[in-house]
Amino acid sequence: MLLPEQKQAAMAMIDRLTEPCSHCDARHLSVCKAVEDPYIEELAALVTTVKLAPHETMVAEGDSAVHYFNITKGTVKIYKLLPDGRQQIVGFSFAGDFIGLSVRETYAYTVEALTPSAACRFDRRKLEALLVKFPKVEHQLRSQTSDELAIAQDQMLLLGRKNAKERVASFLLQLSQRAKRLGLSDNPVVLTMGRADIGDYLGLTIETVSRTFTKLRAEKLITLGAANAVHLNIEALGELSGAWN
Amino acid sequence: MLLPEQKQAAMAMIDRLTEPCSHCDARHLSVCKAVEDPYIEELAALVTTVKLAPHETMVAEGDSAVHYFNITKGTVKIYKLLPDGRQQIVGFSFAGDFIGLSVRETYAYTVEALTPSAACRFDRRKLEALLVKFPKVEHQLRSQTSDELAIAQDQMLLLGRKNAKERVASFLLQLSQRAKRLGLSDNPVVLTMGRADIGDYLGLTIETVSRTFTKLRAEKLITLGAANAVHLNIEALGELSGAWN
DNA sequence: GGCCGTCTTTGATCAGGATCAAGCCGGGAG
DNA sequence: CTCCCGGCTTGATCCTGATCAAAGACGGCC
Repeated sequence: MLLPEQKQAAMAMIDRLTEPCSHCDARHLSVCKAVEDPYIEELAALVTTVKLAPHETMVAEGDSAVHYFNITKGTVKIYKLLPDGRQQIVGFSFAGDFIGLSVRETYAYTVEALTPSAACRFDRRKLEALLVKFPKVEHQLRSQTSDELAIAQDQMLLLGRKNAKERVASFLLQLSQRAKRLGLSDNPVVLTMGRADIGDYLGLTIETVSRTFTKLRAEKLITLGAANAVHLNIEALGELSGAWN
Repeated sequence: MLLPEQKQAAMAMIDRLTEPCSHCDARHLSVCKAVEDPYIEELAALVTTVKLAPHETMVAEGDSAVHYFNITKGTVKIYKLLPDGRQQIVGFSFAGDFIGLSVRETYAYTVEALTPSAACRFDRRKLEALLVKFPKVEHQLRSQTSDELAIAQDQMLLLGRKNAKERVASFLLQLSQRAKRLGLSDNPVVLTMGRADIGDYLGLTIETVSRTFTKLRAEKLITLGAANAVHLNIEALGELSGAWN
């Protein structure tokens, strides 16, 4: 026999399985917040949830783009490859981020989980069709795409014109701001990706990333803690990063 | 006394001044194509046209973002600066391109004419308000933003992981494809920007750009003609650029 | 607790592109 | 026609970050 609180928990679980959107932990962060409660079921109808273990891929470069995704948990990396294997990470995505904002007929990137992750998967055609009915969602999508574009432009400045130290400083500050938006600790920040991925994001090698961390630590701009936590001297890193303040 | 054809030309001129959109040369290229003729006047009501001589700026980094622009003629560069003067061009825009897709409360970039240019200027608030009435335009905007984001991601791959030769090859092919979209010659292509701007776009110095052109010419991958025309060996450049073909 | 595999750090050397420095070329003004 | 100026090319050298190599650190697993 179940105790009342156990029964309640079980009911909530069933709800979550059958009607994922209204209980979605990431809803307040995502485009879905533009859909009002009475209509959320229409959205839920075209959603399936997917779970990913580290190193599993959600979409692969070149695949026909039939789904959109909304990350609800974890960290994923989005990267592009050159034929000889060189890799460029164009972004890390966290809970609330929408995947598929820059999409053509096929995906132009691979999306791979770094930590245990989860996502809502939308059928692309059906979601596009729904947008006609929910112009607010279309607006929300445009707004998020626009933000991503601004971030991408910042990243071009970083990749084209900043030196290694400036790149790492900018990266750490960016992580800190992102963590704040997600309601996590913005200082110290937790690095959910390894040195190799940081390198592939910043256009550096793993050795240069490591050396740069060492230098920043020597100069007391960062302190490395346990469990990949990094405490930042935000003030000083800001100077270094080339931010306009 | 005016001859009939002169009179007609004069009338057309007046039309153009008072009702720019329906005669806009760039309309078929731009977001405005989503507005049907009977409604085009509503769009025209919030448009003023601006002309720019080379080196004039349309918007400056940090300015309050009160306008959107649609380039109708010429070439402009969109760039970001670091406090010490280093510059990164995040894009070149041509007829039909919309400026302001990635916008926050202030512009995050400067837009400067490279050639004599013209643009439609929209009041940002009013245009945003109109989008509610013309969801097709919102969709069109999202679609263009999404394209820009995909291009930006390609550029991150270029800036983060390609060498000088691959960068220049990619750039030339990109110009060629863009020219084709605009209905211009895709081979030879005309360079409407100088070596310094190419460098600031590709994350290289002017000297490296120049040397790389020289090498490509020596290897018969390009031929430099008069008036900044460059004839491309598209096949061979494609190999070099790291495109997936 | 000890072992192994993976990730990170550190060291030594190399190289691609930056920097510094002249020339060159072509177009416009006088 | 000649001079001048800005943009482009070419050359010499330097330096940052890449590459090659090896040793540590850390965590998971038995």
